[in-house]
Amino acid sequence: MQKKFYISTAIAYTSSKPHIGNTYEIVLADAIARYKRLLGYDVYFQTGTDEHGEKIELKAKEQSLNPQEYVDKVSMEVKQIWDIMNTSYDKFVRTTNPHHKIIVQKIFKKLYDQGDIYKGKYEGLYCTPCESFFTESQLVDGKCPDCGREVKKASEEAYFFKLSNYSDRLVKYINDHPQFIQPESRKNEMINNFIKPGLQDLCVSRSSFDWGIPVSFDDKHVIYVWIDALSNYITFLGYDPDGSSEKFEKYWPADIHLIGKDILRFHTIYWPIMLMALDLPLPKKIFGHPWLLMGKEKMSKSRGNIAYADDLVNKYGVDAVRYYMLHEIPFASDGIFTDELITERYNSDLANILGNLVNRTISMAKKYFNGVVPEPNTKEKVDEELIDLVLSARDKVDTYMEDYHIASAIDAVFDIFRKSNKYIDETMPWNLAKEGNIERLKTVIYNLLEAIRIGAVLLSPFLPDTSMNILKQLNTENNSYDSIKEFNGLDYDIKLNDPTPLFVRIDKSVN
RNA sequence: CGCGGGGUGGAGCAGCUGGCAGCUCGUUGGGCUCAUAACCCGAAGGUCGUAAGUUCGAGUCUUACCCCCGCAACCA
Repeated sequence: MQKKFYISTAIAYTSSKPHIGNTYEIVLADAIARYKRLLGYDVYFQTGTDEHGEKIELKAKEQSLNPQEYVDKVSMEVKQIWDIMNTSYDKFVRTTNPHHKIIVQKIFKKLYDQGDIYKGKYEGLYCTPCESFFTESQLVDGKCPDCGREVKKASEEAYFFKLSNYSDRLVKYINDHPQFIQPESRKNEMINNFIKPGLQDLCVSRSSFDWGIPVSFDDKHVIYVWIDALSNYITFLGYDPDGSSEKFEKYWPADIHLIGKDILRFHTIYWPIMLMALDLPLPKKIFGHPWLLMGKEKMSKSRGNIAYADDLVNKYGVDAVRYYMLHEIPFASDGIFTDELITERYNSDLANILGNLVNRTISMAKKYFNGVVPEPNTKEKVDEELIDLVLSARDKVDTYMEDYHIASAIDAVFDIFRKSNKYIDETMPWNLAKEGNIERLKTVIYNLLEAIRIGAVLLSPFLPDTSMNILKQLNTENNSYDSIKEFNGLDYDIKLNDPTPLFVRIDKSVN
């Protein structure tokens, strides 16, 4: 049977249009999903939007919209950006979906009925004018962080989730599955900061605002957004406390939840505990990716340093933006985005090494063989070196992708292109042509074309458009993973299409 | 002493269990002319945060200190 692979991103919070930091996540997930499909997995890739909560209620009011209208608008913007980035999600979910709401209510009820959720009193520091509670640590000089006025102790009725019931099991699970939380340094943060000191019961309802899923048996309260949001991973798959769908049985547990490092706590503590309480298996991996910074700073509205994916795509093209995100952001620490850096990568990697290689190779094939793929029939040491490197790339990519080291995987693919450029200089096809050494020339050109084809196949998860474009220029549809096991996948005698530049160099001075 | 990550040539990074300091970009000299002034070869450039210690030998281990960053629970 075909092996399944369930990957999700966090669902984007619909408080405003997503910037490139948010967009980074869907691109990462897309690269992984496409890669797994290339390998032959039955992939299910879910993403979407998280649409409840007080912040959204307020945002909507600012724009004189009702919350539903507001989230309809933002959710659409999110989806458009995901599409602009050419991401191959299988399902785009929204937490305002009626069926999702019903299941979340059922989940809440089930947890309440079995005693994991209980009714209690939330005690905190309350700012009356702002109508909100704050914790000790949120206060500024002991006063309300929003308006600066005095806060007073207050309490209100609320529902709590007894997390402590499950903390031992959670710690055991985390220790027994060293790969569960990635990167590993984050694991220590969670254990040391939260679990070890003892988990406090989580307040899982709100009564100070309305924009949320009501508690089915007590409609003064709406369900805490995280309970609502996290559930998306199972509700849209067909989970139901009264009997789940086949699809759910097939794909759950998730193989990886890809999320931002800022929400690791919710995914490594609250979510696993919810699943334990529902008696469901836990996801295999929670991957907290780093952030994309603008220059040295965190992107934020107040700093006015936000970049949006659609603007960048207009300027550089989808694959250039994807390449930058996938290749330049370190595995575990924040990455930097600037126009200078993306221009540099665009020119040196995409235009020079890759684009120019494809262009010069096809040009030679055209010039010497009228664009027909020649049959190779000699073999020298330089050829073997090239072929060995090209064929070993597949395993290298596999190894890196196994650990989600996407940048290194891309490097392994680019090694093919670097080596091919070198091979051209080593073999000097123009000399072979001059000398009339046609047999040798045929071999050299074939080897280059096949190296490029294999590189293009391996590139497809990362730069899908570019990969297709290259294969189209080679006039081949042989792009399967199996076809790159051996160095003979490009048929002889097919006629190449005319070379067109894949990436036109960007003039730095124009920027 | 709350917990954790990091400080390596101009820039961004590799360097796991200690053994001649690497990669990409940039700079510079040369080669080539098939190609998108692209490609290939060579060179310059680092007391590997500071100080001390362990060792035949330390970015790589130990200790102290300095600096940067993340997390520290009911906003997502």
